[in-house]
Amino acid sequence: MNLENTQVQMRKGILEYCILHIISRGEVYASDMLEELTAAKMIVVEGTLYPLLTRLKNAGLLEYKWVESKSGPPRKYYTLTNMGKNFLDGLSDTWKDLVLSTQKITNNSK
Amino acid sequence: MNLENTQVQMRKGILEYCILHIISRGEVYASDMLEELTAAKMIVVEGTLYPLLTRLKNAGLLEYKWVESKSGPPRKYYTLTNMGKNFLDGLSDTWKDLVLSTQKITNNSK
DNA sequence: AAAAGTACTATGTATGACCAAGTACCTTAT
DNA sequence: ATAAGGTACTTGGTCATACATAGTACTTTT
Repeated sequence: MNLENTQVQMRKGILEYCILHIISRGEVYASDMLEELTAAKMIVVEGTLYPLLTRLKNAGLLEYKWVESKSGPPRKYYTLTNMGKNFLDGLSDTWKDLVLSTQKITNNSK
Repeated sequence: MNLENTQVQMRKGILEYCILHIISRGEVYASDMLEELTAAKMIVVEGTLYPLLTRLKNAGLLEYKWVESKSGPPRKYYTLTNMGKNFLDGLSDTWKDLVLSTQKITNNSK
């Protein structure tokens, strides 16, 4: 039981929310997301992001189209499906509630 | 992949933080915590809380003493060890960072 | 004594982040 | 042309943890 491990646990689920949110703002491919997540100190590695995208796609929340690139292999550009949009709305509420709940508890210091 | 499942994932890790925080405010036993967590809509059940407390105790973050009860079997009253206090401090920072990171991303709506 | 309630324990399942390689395709350098 | 390097994505495996479910042990109430 170390701190790093718990930090990983804290990120779970939140990551999914953040990724859906990034995609909701317009077409992006994996490296775009990785860049934004890293910039926000939401440390994520390839091995986490790609499987997550596949999972979300298989669940019908995302879809993608292949786009040729000038500097390398083609890329998968992701967008949200309607189902994905609804799901994201639900997650937004959950997240807000969670933050509030945590505040309620951690502000209870005597 | 349903919403409820993702909500569970979001709670993971945060729960540990909240529990440590509750204990940091003074001696409590499991039902006290359950009550406060439920009041904060941080839905938790016995089967989640007890193993978690045992895990934290085995990791050296918590200690307990048995206290007789007037209405039932004796109770384990928990307190934080020094190690637990340090751990909680680390978690506080992590949590604040996570909330900030998420804000950074979800406020980026164009 | 039996029933009901409280506090805690033990076992098993499912999910998802991360790791570590590996594949495939593209561009650039020699 | 061919080799080297980079980019984009895949795959298989491990580990931690929330939750479900069932069970133990002790207490008070009827």
